[in-house]
Amino acid sequence: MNQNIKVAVDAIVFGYHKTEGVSLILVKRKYSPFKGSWAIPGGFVLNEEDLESAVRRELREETGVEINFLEQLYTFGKPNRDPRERVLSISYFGLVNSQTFQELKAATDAEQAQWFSIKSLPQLAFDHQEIVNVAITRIRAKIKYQPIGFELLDPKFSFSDLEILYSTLLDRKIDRRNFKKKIMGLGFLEELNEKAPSNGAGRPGSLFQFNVDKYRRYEKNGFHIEI
Amino acid sequence: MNQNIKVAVDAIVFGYHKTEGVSLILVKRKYSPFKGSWAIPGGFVLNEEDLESAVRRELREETGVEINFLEQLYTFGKPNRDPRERVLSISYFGLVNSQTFQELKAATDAEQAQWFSIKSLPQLAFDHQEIVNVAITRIRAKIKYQPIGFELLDPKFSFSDLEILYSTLLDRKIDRRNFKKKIMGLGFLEELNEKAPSNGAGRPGSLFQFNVDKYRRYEKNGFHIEI
DNA sequence: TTTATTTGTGTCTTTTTTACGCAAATTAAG
DNA sequence: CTTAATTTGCGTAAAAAAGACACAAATAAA
Repeated sequence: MNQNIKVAVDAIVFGYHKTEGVSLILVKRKYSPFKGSWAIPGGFVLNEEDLESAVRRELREETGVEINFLEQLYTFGKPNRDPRERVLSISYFGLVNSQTFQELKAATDAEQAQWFSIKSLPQLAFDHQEIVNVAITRIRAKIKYQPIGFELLDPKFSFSDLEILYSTLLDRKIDRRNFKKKIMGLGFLEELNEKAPSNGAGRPGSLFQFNVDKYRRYEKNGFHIEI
Repeated sequence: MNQNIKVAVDAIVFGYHKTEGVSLILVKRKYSPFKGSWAIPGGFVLNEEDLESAVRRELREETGVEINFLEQLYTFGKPNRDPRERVLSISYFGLVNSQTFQELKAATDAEQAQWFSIKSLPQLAFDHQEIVNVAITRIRAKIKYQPIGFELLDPKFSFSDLEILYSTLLDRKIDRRNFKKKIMGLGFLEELNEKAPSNGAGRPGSLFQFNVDKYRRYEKNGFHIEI
């Protein structure tokens, strides 16, 4: 057999910040084709390397990011998606928490890797816009039935943070009172005896964190939040 | 670069029959390794071939099946999943309707390709048991939020057929009256002026079919049946 | 001190889900 | 031919979940 197909992995990594909304990380291509264009980070899989390890390695190399949540998204395999030769892309979907997001925002060389709000993405190389679209569809769907929201926030967060995240991702208003009733009813969120640091006017709110055990149970069994 | 990874596609194709439950198609391996073992159908992707085309071609060649519903399932890529060399498997998830299922059951050479009830599968080659597990998880989850049930049934079916399918897949009793209320409430099912052929005692029931337009709309937007 | 802003409850209404009983149409059995 | 068993078909009441909505409390800014 004379098969000649190369195998690459790509990652769409989402980060979140209250005021900036949902962002994803892109890298500037150093070589042709699409030299100078923005692209999602990724690269070729090594011969003895696990796919997920390959993703983590590429992310480390190209962006310096370490991911807490990573899952396979979709495999893109159209014969001509790369103009040079046939390259298969096994794309992954990752999330980093707000803290990591901010640190990296400062640390990464802005010439090479940069966060972009999903509301204002640049032109992307290859078929990466299509991959990004699939990823955005996935994150919007997923937030309704898996507690991934917590992967995007800091370990401790105010209830408003969570509310704004949902409202941003779902792109509509949420009734704060009903939302809180529903989330608290799920039982994996704990109120702490700490107040969130003030940001401007308003009554200071409590900080929350999730109960890891109960959270994992939900993560496994799945649930359904119809906000 | 000296990457040496082969790319294959595999398909888990489900069929259904009222009395036999959910089955999937397996093929007997003709060559080493795992010669004589049962495996899910599939094979290497041709250089200029689209992934989905490759799946359809392999299914045609190995089993004679033409699929109506086909979607990507997951990509399996552990370096040693094939003992000879590294082979990536992009696995697909397919459904055939009851009619096709029965025809093929009769037609296919039982020496080469055969339907097996998911309740009594033989030992499988490679990591195919793992792939099958993922597929079964998928079909069980999917039936709750996509009208794939109809892909598995004949174009015209009795309401009991649908009920038994759900009850089989979800592996629990369903209240017939509430189930009917919910499904009919979705609005994509039409009652015909025909009676289902009698099978034993009992009042004869109407035949149903789905309204393709409304069905497609649901398929796109998604829904949620919490049976 | 007053105003604007944000957090934090509670209750009533509407909708959805669940539980459940009985009549109608047929086949099988006697 | 009559009776019993089986399956379909429909409706209603209770319980649970979702949705709408108003106002008090704690802070910063004016």
